[in-house]
Amino acid sequence: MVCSDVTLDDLVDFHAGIDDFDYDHDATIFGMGEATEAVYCIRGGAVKMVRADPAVGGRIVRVLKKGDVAGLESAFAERYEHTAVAVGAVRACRIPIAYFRHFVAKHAGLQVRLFEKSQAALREAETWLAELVGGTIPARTRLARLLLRLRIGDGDRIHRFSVNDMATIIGTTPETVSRIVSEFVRQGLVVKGGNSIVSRHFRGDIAALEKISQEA
Amino acid sequence: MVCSDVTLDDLVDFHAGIDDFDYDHDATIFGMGEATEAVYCIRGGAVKMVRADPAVGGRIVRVLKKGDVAGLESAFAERYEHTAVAVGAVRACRIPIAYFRHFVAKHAGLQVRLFEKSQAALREAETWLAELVGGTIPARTRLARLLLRLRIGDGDRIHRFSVNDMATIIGTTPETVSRIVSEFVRQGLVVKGGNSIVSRHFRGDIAALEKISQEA
DNA sequence: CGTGTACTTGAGTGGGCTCAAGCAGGGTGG
DNA sequence: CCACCCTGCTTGAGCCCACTCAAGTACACG
Repeated sequence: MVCSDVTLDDLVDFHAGIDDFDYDHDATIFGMGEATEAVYCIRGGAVKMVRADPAVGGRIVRVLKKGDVAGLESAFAERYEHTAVAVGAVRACRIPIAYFRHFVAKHAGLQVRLFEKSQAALREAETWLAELVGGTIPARTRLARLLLRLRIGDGDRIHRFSVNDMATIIGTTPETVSRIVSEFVRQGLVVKGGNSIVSRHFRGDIAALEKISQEA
Repeated sequence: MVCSDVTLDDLVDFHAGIDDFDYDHDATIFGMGEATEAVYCIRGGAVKMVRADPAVGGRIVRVLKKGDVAGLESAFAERYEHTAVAVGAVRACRIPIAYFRHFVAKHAGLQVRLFEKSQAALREAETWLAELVGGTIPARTRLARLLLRLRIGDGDRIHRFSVNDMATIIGTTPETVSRIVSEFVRQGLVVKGGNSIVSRHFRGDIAALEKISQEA
């Protein structure tokens, strides 16, 4: 095996199944300000990354889905930059930080991969800025865009976050989100599924949502 | 010189004065989608990083000031991710991408620095998300926060962006920004200075602005 | 001095926030 | 197994901030 060809996936795959953990809805995977102990590869479910804000009690700045890595931001820092919270049932594999750092130090090529991962996160954050958050764009449009981003894989299933979470993401109030979701349901654009706290999700009319997401 | 101790600054310093360029107000330093040719270290002035959006004609997702590096995002990519535009007079030193990549490849320690720079940019973007952009937060508060972020060094001078630019940053309209700025001026919180297109700036009452920035 | 762009200011409207009840449904304890 | 309760969601009424549309103004540059 050529060192420079080792990828992040190799590291993760090596650990898969060995160190898998399950998290319930609303479980804290790690907390902002705590000592960095591990990075986590999300194998299923959704995780919200929260930055504590004096006001309101925390704003969601990113959402991680299957295949994303949580805690990378803090891989070379002393403490976590965010709080990571499970939304619905989550399965993640845990890679101790010492092991991770050792592995990265050994394989020079990995560092570039890391840089690219970081860039991807940056791009995602900027997309949120440009498309999801407030401004002149109407709330219905923003909510449609959010739902599209919460899609599970390539099907019509969509992670169903709480009304509160969706509100803090698109920068509005829970009431407004509730009203718009109701409207979407009335129009048959989305259907609520899996009410059992684990596996809450929508089934959405992707094409219709995409149309709304392009309005004004 | 120990290789692992080489910093980004060393690379920049080596080039300082040799490859310095001046840009006028509104000059495009590089455009989104163009082939990556160089990275730029900002030595003075302010640069807005724009992501073209089908709607409205581009949203500003980050602002670079003295000491920041433009184009790092695309250092290992084919094409630039943003358009970089000078706001007021800008001086920047240009480091050809081939040279930059060569330099990074030679000095392993630099890669970690790069990763950290990328993380810093990510943190900045997330701060914008949490503090600057729309949501329930009143426009006056957001504008006060923006002005504080546009501070030049540690004094009371503040980069004066166009009313339009400030509007797209905090996610509001030019009219609203104009009204709030007028109000600030009436209250003596800020004073307009340097109307000569180059070196436009405010003088601001930092303490007062900080107080407003913490409201609601 | 003319011209154009950017900014300012006004009036009116509407989207979304606030405040305040009611409702549903699922988890828990009896 | 059922009833309770508690949290999260829904829905309504009223109001206000900020958006829209539309002139008017100031200033920088040619």
